[in-house]
Amino acid sequence: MTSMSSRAPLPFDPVEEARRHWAGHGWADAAEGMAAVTSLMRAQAIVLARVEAVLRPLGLTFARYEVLMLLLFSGRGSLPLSRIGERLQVHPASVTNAVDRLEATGLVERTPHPTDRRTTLAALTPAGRELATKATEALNAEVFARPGLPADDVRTLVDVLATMRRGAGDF
Amino acid sequence: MTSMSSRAPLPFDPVEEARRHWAGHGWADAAEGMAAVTSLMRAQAIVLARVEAVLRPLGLTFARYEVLMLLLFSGRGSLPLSRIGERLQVHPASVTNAVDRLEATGLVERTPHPTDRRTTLAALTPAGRELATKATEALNAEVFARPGLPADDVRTLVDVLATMRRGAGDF
DNA sequence: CTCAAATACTTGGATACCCAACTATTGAAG
DNA sequence: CTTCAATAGTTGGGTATCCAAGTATTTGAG
Repeated sequence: MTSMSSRAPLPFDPVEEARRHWAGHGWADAAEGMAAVTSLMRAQAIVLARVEAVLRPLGLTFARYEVLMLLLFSGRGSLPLSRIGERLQVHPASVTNAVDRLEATGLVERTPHPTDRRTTLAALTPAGRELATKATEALNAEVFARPGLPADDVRTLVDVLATMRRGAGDF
Repeated sequence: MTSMSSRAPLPFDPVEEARRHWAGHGWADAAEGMAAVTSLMRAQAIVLARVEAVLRPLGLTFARYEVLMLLLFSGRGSLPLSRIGERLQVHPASVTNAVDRLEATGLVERTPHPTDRRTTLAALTPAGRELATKATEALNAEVFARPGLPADDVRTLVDVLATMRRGAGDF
């Protein structure tokens, strides 16, 4: 899932380094895309590590935090597992797993769908609602409010990634 | 590790949606950072899925592909496991795991370090070298050459992410 | 020189995620 | 209506990643 303890910085940008190698191997036309993909992976790992470090003391992982927030923002605090998977872009089996654990710690409850007996709803418990709020306040203070980038760059990043996601059929 | 089969697009941008909720809960000051983090996670998942889909038929995962490429670009095609972990930003245990599997499929060999007996080197085999090249050509053609973004945006993305990574101590 | 601290790697335990396969329901075609 | 395809969830199997702890070796302090 995450983290990385906190290694020492490299003396050079590994993405730049890889780009040079790509060019040297006659792959120059793909070098820029490779750089984008590699940057994305590394940046995601770094951010995920920061997020998980904040959530760990609260007994949460990012995956479970996302489920909690989705429920918190849903009208009645409950959703079919299938909707959760769609929204979070994860496999149904991953939802089963996350809800299992949230249920085991009393943050969520499974309840039957009123009309469709195939469907199971995940419903926030009061403890789940409270923890979701507390976790968000911690994340806001320690990560989201300090993205490690100037505000302009943050907006640019969000916009470019939105373009990419739209093109990939995320929404 | 990855993928997602290929769900139907959502009828709205979930990141935008979350931003509205953040504002509505009095967390407006952290909304932009939240959007950046969430976008990054989703975009990474999408790209990783594309990459893994290309590598799967070759019997590789992205983690192992990265190890192979690192070795390919190193002078003699061999590196201490510790260097691999530093470069790829992963825990030593993850390197052990990846090298175990690469070794089991004959793509890499463990050899003792000539002077430091604590250290183990991972060395590319001819098969490993060949597969690394073939996998790169597949990735170049199917992913890196079509990042799903205009060239300008790709460059912007790489630059912004480099700024973020530098600030986070990636290099 | 000796011994404690640092470094390198592995192992065991845990979480997350995917896929394939399977059960249960619902829905739609005939 | 009956039947078969589609939908919802779960289970079992596999990979990746992390952390904590343990072994081996090297390095540095005194």
